[in-house]
Amino acid sequence: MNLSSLSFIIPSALSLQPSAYFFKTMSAAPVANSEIARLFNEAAILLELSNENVFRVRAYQKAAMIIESLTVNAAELDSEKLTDIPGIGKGVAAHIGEITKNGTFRDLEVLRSKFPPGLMEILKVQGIGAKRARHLYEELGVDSLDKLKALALKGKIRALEGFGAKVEENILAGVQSLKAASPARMLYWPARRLALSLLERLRALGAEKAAYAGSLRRGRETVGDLDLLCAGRPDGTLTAGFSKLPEAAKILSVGPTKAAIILASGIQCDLRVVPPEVYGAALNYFTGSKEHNIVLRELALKKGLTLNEYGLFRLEDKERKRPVAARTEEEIYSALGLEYIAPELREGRGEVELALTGRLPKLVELKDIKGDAHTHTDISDGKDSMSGMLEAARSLGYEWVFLGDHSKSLGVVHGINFKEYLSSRADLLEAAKNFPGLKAGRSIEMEIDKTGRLEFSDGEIKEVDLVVASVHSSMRLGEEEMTARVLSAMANPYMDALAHPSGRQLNKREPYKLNYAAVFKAARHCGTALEINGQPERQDLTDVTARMAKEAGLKLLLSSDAHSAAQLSYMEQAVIVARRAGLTKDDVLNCLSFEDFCRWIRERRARAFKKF
DNA sequence: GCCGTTTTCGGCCCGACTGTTTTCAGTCG
Ligand SMILES: Nc1nc2c(ncn2[C@H]2C[C@H](O)[C@@H](COP(=O)(O)OP(=O)(O)OP(=O)(O)O)O2)c(=O)[nH]1
Ligand SMILES: [Mg+2]
Ligand SMILES: [Mg+2]
Ligand SMILES: [Zn+2]
Repeated sequence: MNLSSLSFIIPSALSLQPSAYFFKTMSAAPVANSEIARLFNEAAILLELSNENVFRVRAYQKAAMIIESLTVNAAELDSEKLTDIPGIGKGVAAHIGEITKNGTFRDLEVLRSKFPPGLMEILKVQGIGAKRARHLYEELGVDSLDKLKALALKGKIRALEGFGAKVEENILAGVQSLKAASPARMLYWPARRLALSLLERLRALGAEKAAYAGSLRRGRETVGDLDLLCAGRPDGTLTAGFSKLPEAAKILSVGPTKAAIILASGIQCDLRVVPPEVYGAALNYFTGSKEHNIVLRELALKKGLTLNEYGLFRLEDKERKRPVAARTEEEIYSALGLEYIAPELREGRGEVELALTGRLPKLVELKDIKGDAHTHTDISDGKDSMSGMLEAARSLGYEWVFLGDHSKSLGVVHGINFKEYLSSRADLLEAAKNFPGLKAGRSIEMEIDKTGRLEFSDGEIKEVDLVVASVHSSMRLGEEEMTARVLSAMANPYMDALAHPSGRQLNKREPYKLNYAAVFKAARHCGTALEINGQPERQDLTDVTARMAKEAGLKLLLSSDAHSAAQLSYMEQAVIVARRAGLTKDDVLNCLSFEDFCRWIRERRARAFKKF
């Protein structure tokens, strides 16, 4: 749609039928970046099966990664803009052009015709890569998991060259656990709990130091496995002890420096053991990402150095005996001429380039957070009383907290009306007297109804200390309608923030269809903040969409959306998302003092009111 | 397939574990 017409659309949306207008002006949604990325990943797999050049395969994988985390729609960029992106050249740009038109590209279709779709499943089996999958298909006609299993049971696989009895056995076990395990990635929050308990186990086994690494340390929203690092003698005792833990349902491999197991829950856990004097180098390697590691290693080579998990070495030091840096991550980055790069930014998306010239953002930290603005009490669907919530907020060291509840509406069971709002606010102010030093406000999580109206009338809503609005009903609207609905809501000058804008619940519910560019543009116009909701299955906005919001000039409101006192700690989850989005203190409203935050609310309402 | 200003050709990160096989390919991190 034409974004420049927005300031014109929103006021009209207040009084008129916004959706009718949008149907006329908005064009069909472009192919999503995630879809383009999926196609390139598929092409990479098929190229690998075709025994293509590994670097060509990597180029496709890299392109997929890049497009996935783009803050603009790749489908809306022309070929020149696309090739400006490092890692995307003429070939990939042309494919994107085709995808935009046809939903696929010719080269991919040719590749697809060469292999049965069932081979994709085979490749997920632990220990089967492209080479073995291809042999199994060409020599035994394996094109499904069931066929693979049947042949393994009959002992047909061991007969193939390069395969043997042991490989056959492993394949059989791999098929079993693939069928048993749930395919979903684990959420960050429970994954961290699990990792911390395993780290305790490793310390008990004699590890001098132990930390989680991998995607968990980078704070990705979900993790594919747990990657644990230990400092200790790599003599095999730690890895052996690890493989014999009661948590280990299956052992994948055990050597002196690394081991891999499958936990009872089906999730894999990798352990790496290195001597304490190279702990930093190993932590750097094991934290990744793979793409970040490659960029660092390429940079090292340009400087006549080489980097691995044992340290940074001069190329002349053939024995790799005397590292230039190895003890700490800080020393590694410094020796490469880089600012220290926070794990959350290590995705190989230009962070090294920024670090070279000292342009990394100074990321917001949990200790910068002065308060929480989206919570629930037992008055609506929360578990704890106002006093309980205040107590927890105080123990977190907050300067302020807004205790909220849902507005009464169809989708919400125990929502409150305006009268109840007023009386409960009086109760809150009374309760807050027992918590000197903690400032409290009463907020409402206001339902945005199907037509984009907020639940409270204009006369009522202006009395509410803080209005955080969101969608909990009619979630399956089309993109145009949903976008129009949210824009209409934002045209209400008392809507201070849009909560969990996508409505997604990881592994449960897909995000609403929403035109983010339009929503962010309108939010900028209305001075509406966007929430980063810290509920572990929401994380909404996400790292990518929160980055888009910042680029659109918006302020972000972090929240725990706590439904109990203990859940106030989900603020930390929101901070991690914010850090991955590259947000600084200045981007985050929670870093304001109570006084400044209240002024922000007053002033944004006054400005918005003048516009309409 | 992408990239580069010493290169438009010839590189492209680097290492551990397993199994099958007499020297290493395949898979994975
Ligand atoms: N240098 C290098 N490091 C790698 C490579 N593959 C993995 N690593 C490092 C960086 C990764 O973050 C780390 C852990 O590997 P994982 O496969 O578990 O990936 P990661 O944890 O990043 O993502 P995940 O959520 O597990 O899918 O090992 C590689 O090919 N080269
Ligand atoms: Mg991992
Ligand atoms: Mg791993
Ligand atoms: Zn909600």
